[in-house]
Amino acid sequence: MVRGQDRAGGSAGGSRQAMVQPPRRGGGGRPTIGDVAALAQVSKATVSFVINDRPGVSPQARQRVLDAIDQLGWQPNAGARALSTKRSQTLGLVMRRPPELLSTDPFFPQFVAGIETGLAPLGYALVLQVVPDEETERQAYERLARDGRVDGVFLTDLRTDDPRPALVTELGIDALIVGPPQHGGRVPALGVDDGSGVRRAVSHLRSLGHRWIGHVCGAAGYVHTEARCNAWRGALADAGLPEIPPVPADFTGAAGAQATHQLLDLDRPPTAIVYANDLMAIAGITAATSRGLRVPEDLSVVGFDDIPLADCIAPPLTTVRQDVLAWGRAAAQALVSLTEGGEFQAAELPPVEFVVRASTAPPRT
Amino acid sequence: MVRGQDRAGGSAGGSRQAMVQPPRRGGGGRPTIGDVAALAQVSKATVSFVINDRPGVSPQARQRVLDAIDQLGWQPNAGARALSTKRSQTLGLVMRRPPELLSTDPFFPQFVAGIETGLAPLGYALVLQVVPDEETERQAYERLARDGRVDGVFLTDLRTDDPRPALVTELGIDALIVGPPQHGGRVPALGVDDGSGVRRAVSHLRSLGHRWIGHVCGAAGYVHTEARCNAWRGALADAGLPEIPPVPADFTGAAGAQATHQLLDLDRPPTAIVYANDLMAIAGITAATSRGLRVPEDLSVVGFDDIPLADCIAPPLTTVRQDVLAWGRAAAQALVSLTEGGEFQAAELPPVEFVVRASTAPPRT
DNA sequence: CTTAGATATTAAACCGGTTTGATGACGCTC
DNA sequence: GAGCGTCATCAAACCGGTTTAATATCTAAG
Repeated sequence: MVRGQDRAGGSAGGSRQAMVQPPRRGGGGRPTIGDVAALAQVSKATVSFVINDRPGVSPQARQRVLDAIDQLGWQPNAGARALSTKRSQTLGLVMRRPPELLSTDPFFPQFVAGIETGLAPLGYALVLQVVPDEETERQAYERLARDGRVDGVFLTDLRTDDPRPALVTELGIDALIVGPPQHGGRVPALGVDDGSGVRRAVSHLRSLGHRWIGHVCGAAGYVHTEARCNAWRGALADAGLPEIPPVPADFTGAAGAQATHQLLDLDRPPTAIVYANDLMAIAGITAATSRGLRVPEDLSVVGFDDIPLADCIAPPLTTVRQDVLAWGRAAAQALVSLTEGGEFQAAELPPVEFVVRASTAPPRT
Repeated sequence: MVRGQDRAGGSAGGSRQAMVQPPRRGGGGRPTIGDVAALAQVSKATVSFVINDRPGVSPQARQRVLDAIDQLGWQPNAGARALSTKRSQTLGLVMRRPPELLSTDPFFPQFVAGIETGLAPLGYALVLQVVPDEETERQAYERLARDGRVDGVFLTDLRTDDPRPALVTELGIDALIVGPPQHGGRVPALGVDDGSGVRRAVSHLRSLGHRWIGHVCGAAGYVHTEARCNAWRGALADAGLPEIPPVPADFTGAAGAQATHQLLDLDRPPTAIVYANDLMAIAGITAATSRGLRVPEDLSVVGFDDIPLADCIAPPLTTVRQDVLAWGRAAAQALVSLTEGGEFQAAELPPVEFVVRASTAPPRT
């Protein structure tokens, strides 16, 4: 080799146009930057400059490189690039959830789709892990952080006393909490206020004339469960309405039905119930109906999520809708800018929508 | 440096025990294999041998290496490893679906969870992409294949005349079709026969006495939609029952309701309807009820999927359940063994279950 | 005709692993 | 004590990119 490590073909004095055949590498391997460089009669560095939009490349050289890339169908190897730049252009999402509960959840798929729509234009990828318990969860984050597979992680379904904010801080990994900011937390957070939906629900019911409103909570230990429950309490208090003790449940239909019966068994049963999600609300409607009550005449019901089924049942469900897709997109953009620039500014999220359908009505007089 | 590129600390003649402090690298960077080697007083190669379980390392050296790894909390960098081995230990899943339809689907989250449970023990990761249309879908596969990010991909929601089997073959990337084998296809496939659930449904209805059974199809163009529709036709034919033209729909509640009305508007409406998914079935029940019919007395309804809501509504839905989690796990294992060994043998999947609830009953005489 | 300055270009080092071929130490046999 | 095989160990090359520092070329100014 006379000149340069990088030249793979063509004699040192040969003309540019001399090489016609793409110098495809021996085996079935994909082309490398070296192949592109050889075909374009430039060095690897020049190719690198071209694809990274760095100055100092003549228009002619640039064009030859682009042609070569095109001809070979080359694309930089993600691993090699990550090795050099120390950035994997990948974010991580760890879902901790008993697998059988996953299909219940309208949030997960939409949120993932939202993340994707935010990530794709930026050239980022998403690695996903689903883990069953807290121990595996910890290991998952540690592995992702230490083997350099991701530049940052999302923290979803935050629990009260969640160990993960401390964990990611300790691991020195960029992270974004998907949910309302934690007071005192050092980890940035992006999320709509769950409470506003619940307040809208209570205010809607009150304006219909309800004064005795119950609440069926989500699974204990989650920040958003508490947020919804507290918002309900606060809304009642603000409206000067009396409080029935909220009934604990866990987002499943069975728990929703049971909690409903519990409320309806009270000496003075509520005329309206606000559920922490649609699934429990629908199960609640079924439970109430089975006792001979009619919804909404005898009992008004409000859900949360606006799942696709919400308007396919009788009566169609009044509920709270969040733009989860937009949330995911914003979260993706926020986490990327966090890992890249270091700066985080909370994006504006579309507010929750309150969807009035037919499961709410004025109470019987 | 007297001996060896790899030694980072300790004089050449120093005793093994001389070094107490971990030779942590300057900045905040994570430890590398070189740091481990230095701490354990061995070469990088020896460390590599230890973590890859290769022979030729003395018990003493192995122990020192393990101690050093432990002390530094080291973990091999995924990108670097991928660069050397040309294997990323990562699989790809591309979902092409209009984002707003995603939350409808009980399959996706469960399947992903299943993949994870199969992948995690093998040390593999999953990268996920959600794309809106065919063009982006193609680009997604091309990118994943060419930048070496994944060792193989799953192909889900196969369409009739799907371009992807040809695409992955052309790209030379390992792939697994999630679904029944395609006749004539070169791409291996793993999936339960959608038809068997539908046949179970028809046979159940026939044994109840139904002889006039309708079908509401899923979204056109999908292999599994056709499979369910054809299975329904076949089951009717086998049972010697007359066929009502199947009604096209698209898996959404609105379409399910409309299709139901269409069937009930017939001169001779069916006494039972088999739906391609639960969402349409539930919308169908609501539609029938709104016409004054009672389910199951006047109309029997069978769904498909067994979503969590299926037994929270009135009447609880008779439906077909697949063990999607097990399917995902098996698919993960199959694709890994495909990319590693090259050999593929179809694993046994648990058969579909037919869940009889209260939405089916003998027809009115 | 120099010379300085700007611009295009590249060789080589580097990222953090894996893998190979060479070397040295050791125990064994004859 | 020479010869040989085994085993542990390591230096160096390599994977495919990025980045730096040096060099080559061209232009404009003095």
